[in-house]
This record gives sequence, C-alpha cells and structure tokens, in this order.
Amino acid sequence: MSEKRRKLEQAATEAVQKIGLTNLSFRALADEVGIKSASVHYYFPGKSDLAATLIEGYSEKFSALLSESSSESSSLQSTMTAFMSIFEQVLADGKFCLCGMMAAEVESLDSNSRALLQSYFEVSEAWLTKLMDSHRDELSTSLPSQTLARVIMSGMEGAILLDRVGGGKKRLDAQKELIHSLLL
Amino acid sequence: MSEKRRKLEQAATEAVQKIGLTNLSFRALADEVGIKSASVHYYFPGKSDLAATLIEGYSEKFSALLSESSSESSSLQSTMTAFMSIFEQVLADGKFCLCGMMAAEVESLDSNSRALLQSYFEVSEAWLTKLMDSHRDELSTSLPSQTLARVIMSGMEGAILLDRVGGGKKRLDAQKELIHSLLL
DNA sequence: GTCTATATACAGATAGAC
DNA sequence: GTCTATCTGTATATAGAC
Repeated sequence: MSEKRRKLEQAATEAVQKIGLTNLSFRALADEVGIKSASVHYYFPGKSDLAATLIEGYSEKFSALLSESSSESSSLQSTMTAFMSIFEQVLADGKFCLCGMMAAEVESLDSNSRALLQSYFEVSEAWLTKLMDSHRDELSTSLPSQTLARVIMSGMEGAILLDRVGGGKKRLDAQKELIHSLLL
Repeated sequence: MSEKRRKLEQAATEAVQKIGLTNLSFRALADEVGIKSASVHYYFPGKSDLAATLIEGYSEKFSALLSESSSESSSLQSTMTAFMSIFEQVLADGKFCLCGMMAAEVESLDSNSRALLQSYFEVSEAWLTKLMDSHRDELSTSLPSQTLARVIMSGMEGAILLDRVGGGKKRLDAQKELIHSLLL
C-alpha cells in the first residue's frame, strides 16, 4: 500500500470518528493530506469505497488490540482492564468508535458496508463470549457469556456516545464499575 | 402551536431518528408535509433552530413517558419493564433515540443544542437514580444508584445503536437480561 | 403563511492534460 | 498519480410577490 493511501485512510478514519462519514467531504480530506479532491477519487472512486475500506481497516486494528489484551496466563480482570482502556483512549482523543459512528449513519450505507459493520460487532462480541467462557470461574454472575458480551459491547459504545456530549467520562467509568462488579 | 408546525416537528423528529439531522434537508422535510422549503424556513429560520426545537420536544415527550412508567404502588420490576418497552418500541419502529442520534452528530451542533442534549441524558439518569434509590430493597447489586442509572441509560442507547445495524434485537434483549439480573 | 425565484456555497464525480 | 477545469446536483438561506 502506498504512503499516500495510508495517510488518506488515517485522516479519513479520524475525521469519521469525530464528525461522521456524512460530514466528511472529499475536499476536506484532500486538504488534510495536501492533495486535491480529484486525487482522492483516484484512491477511492466513491464514498462507498471509502466507507468499506475504513470499516475493514478499523476492524483489523481493533482485532489486533483485542489479541494484545489477552494472553494464556492473564486473568479475566486484567484482560478486561486492557479491553476497556481501548475505549478510554478513544474517548480521551475526543473521538467515537468508527463503527459506532457509522452504525448511527447506517441508513446511508450500502449493503456491503452494512455487512462489514455487522461483522465488526459480531466478531468483537464473539471474542468477548469466548473470553467469558474460558474464565467462567472468575465471574460472579450466572448470565450466559454471550449475553454478557452483548451487554459489554453495546454498553461501551453507548457510554462513549453519551460521554462525548458533556466532555467527561462518567458513563465510561460507570461501565467499568459494572464490569468489575461482575468479576470475582 | 399551529397544526403545520406540529406536523413539521413530527416529520422532522422521525426523519432525524432514522437518518440523522445532517442527512435531513429542508426540501425533504417540506415535501413530507406538502409545502415548499421556503415555508419551512418560516417556522424554523435555520437548522440550529430546528435542532433545538426537536431536542426540547423529544425530551418533554420522553419525560412524560417516564412519569407514566412509575406510580407510587408499582414495583421496581414493573417500572423497569415499562421503561425498557419505550426503547423496544423505538427500535421496532426502525428508529434510534433522537438524542442518541444527535449525540453522534454532536460536533455539528451549536452550544445551545449541546446543552439541551446533555440535559436530556442527565434528567433521564436522574429519574433512574431516584427510582433505584427508592427501591434499594428490590436490588440485588451493591452498585450506587447513580452508577446503575448511567449504565442503564448508556446501555439502552448502545443496544439500539448496534441492533439497528443487523435488524434484530439481540443487544436490547441482552440489556433486559442484565437489568433483570440486578433485580431481586 | 405560502409561494416563486434566486443567491451562494458546496457536495460527489469525471474528463483530460501533464 | 496529480492536477485544472468543469458538470451536475443539492444544500441552506433570503427577497419579495401574493
């Protein structure tokens, strides 16, 4: 992959996390990396191509972060702390999860991007489900692992969504408290 | 308030809940109620006026629904069931919470609308906090009422956000399971 | 109140030179 | 690959007639 393409993807990803795909223009993106909008179309013919590329790239990076969060020997507690710190960093940077943002804009996405979005959430929940299943002895709740995974994933997304309005991190902290209360 | 104005507010609210404020145009809104876009500007000079009006109207309606959810004699369980059914109806209609949607678009809102948005979430959480506080004996968790309120509110918002992508209600059901597990 | 007409700006996208 | 130039559509918004 070319250097320019990487820079475009990075700039576009950050912009979408802050203002959303709808509010991101090819012109603004071009300005950000120092080229003209026509050149952006060389890399991404249409906005749907850009959208799909961004979701795929974000999903890969997020999956890598999930892998780093856990290891054979680590406790559920330490893995979950690492997991939550991913979201804390996103909020601290004044951003929202790229896929959370696009989920709000789902009505303006094509079927391809919608499928990629769905996959992002399902893969993330599957990782959490597997994690909970392999550490059931460290859980204080009897809720099914899959239910916990869904609660945690949507809870983190909702927490960032709401906290971004006021500027603090009240809801994210509340989620942390809840999750810790579910661990032994 | 005039009939036309009510129709405009209703159509605009529904549109924002589905496609967001950014993707709603004065033209489309005008078409929806059978007038011209210039006439819409008579009621709402600019988009920021429309945004503020919609948030205020949605907040009032939501508060009214919260009041209906509880009564002196009702149990926490029945009140929470009524509370969650509000969100279930929104999702069933293929919509997102108007304030959740606008929270995603917060960067394109003026300070007035941002303050109104913040108020919506804080008033909702305050209602939940007070509810939990007055029914502590019906809770199986030792988490503070305010923490529970924040977890529940952001959890519901996140659940709808994610469920809208795939079309089902998996996350909303998971949230229901979690909340029920917190009640005695 | 609602309209027509229009001003102005910006969006996504493409043709074709270099 | 990147550019200039341009097409076409649409956005918010306003002036002024009725």
